[in-house]
Amino acid sequence: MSESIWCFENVNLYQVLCPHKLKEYGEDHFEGFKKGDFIYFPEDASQSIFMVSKGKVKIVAYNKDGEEVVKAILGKGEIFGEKALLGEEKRSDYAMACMEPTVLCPMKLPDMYQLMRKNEKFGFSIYKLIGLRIRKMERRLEGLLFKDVRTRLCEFINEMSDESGDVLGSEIIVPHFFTQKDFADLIGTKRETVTRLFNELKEEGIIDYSRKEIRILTKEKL
Amino acid sequence: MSESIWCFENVNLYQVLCPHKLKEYGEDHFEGFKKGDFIYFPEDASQSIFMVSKGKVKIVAYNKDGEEVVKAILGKGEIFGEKALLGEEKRSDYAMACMEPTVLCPMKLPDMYQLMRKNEKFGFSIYKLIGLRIRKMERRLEGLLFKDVRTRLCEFINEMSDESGDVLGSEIIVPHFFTQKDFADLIGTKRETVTRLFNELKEEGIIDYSRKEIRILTKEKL
DNA sequence: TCGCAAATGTGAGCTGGCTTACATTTTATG
DNA sequence: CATAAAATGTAAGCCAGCTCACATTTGCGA
Repeated sequence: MSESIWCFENVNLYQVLCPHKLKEYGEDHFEGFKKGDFIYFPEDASQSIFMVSKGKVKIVAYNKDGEEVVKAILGKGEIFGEKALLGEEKRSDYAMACMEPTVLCPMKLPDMYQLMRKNEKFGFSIYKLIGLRIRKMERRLEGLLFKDVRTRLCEFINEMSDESGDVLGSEIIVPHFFTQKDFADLIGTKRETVTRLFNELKEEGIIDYSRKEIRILTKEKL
Repeated sequence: MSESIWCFENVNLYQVLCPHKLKEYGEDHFEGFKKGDFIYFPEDASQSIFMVSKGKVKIVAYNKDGEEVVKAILGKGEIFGEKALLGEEKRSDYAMACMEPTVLCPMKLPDMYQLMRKNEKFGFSIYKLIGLRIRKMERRLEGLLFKDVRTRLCEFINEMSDESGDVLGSEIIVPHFFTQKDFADLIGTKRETVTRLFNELKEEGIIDYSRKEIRILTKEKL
């Protein structure tokens, strides 16, 4: 299930992007990063798009009070920097590796366009992926406008469960690599509130959780 | 200034899209709508994109409590339904004419693709426009996460001023077609709060306003 | 295996903006 | 021009979630 993104509308993004299959695009195609390394900064030229091959990447911006706006947290197989394909000239946010090791497969814009021209289906998949990103952002916006924090958290867990949950008997196990601060940032609340809510949901027998996984006990109540 | 969108990166979107110049795409190209008419519904096939030729179009969704999520309000020269270009198969929101008369210039997807292929610069402009929409949404999200309502309103007015403000002596006049409810929806608050804030800003001598224009008196304080 | 930093847990106020409930003004319509 | 409907104005009370302040637990590097 967590591999679904790699294969998208019959186009295996990984196979198309992955350098092993495409020696022509150069040998040292992967790039390794350490925890905390920045992959790009705002104002950097938007020359590449990236696929996460290993690890975890956070896309963030900082407002002038220094608070972090977490736009996305991406894991294996996911793509970022794709706004370069929409005529973005300079990056408008930070991309930071937040696990060790994080390995990326970068793809220069001209190569990307060449690939997209050569393989129309692939090009279409990329644009479709951007469309889905927009939908996701719209849903996030809607949540912030109308739903309370608990609802947002529940929906977020449900989405994670759909994307990468494993059914085990009557439970669903959702592995993850988020801290409670990450959850808070992603649903738009504070860490303390997330802690409180996790425990509330636990008390009510709806979930159980540890640092690396959430067990959904009664999905219907989430 | 308010015409800037028509001409985008040296590509005059209107000229390219406008049927007068392109009889080949059929005669009755414009479509008229009355106030309250829906242009499309969720689940409709995403077959066209539209340019507003006259009037005002609201893009909205409804959550299950029947509350309106206003995604955008578009005026003359602006484009909507562009997610069709990103592989969206069915519309995910409502588009509603909210002025009388509203006249649109619709463009079928295949025609659109043909145009984009024929005129690469035009295609690039369209994708760039989508990129800008994403940036706008990101800023909206960021505002919702970190800024209080007053700040959001001030920034919104500033954006409007940048897009369509006319300098008149020491004042900037920003014509608009929004109700206070529209403002509220767009910045994510309630109508009453907008009323209060408008009057607060007026008291403080920062703006003056009527139903059809805002006058910015001291831009630096906004 | 020790020590320290990061992550998690919890309680007690406080408050921005929502809710509710009307009043008044402006605009559209027959 | 009358009347209904839409838009705008105002006030009081309330509460979800934030802030602040600190305690405890976990995991990692030396």
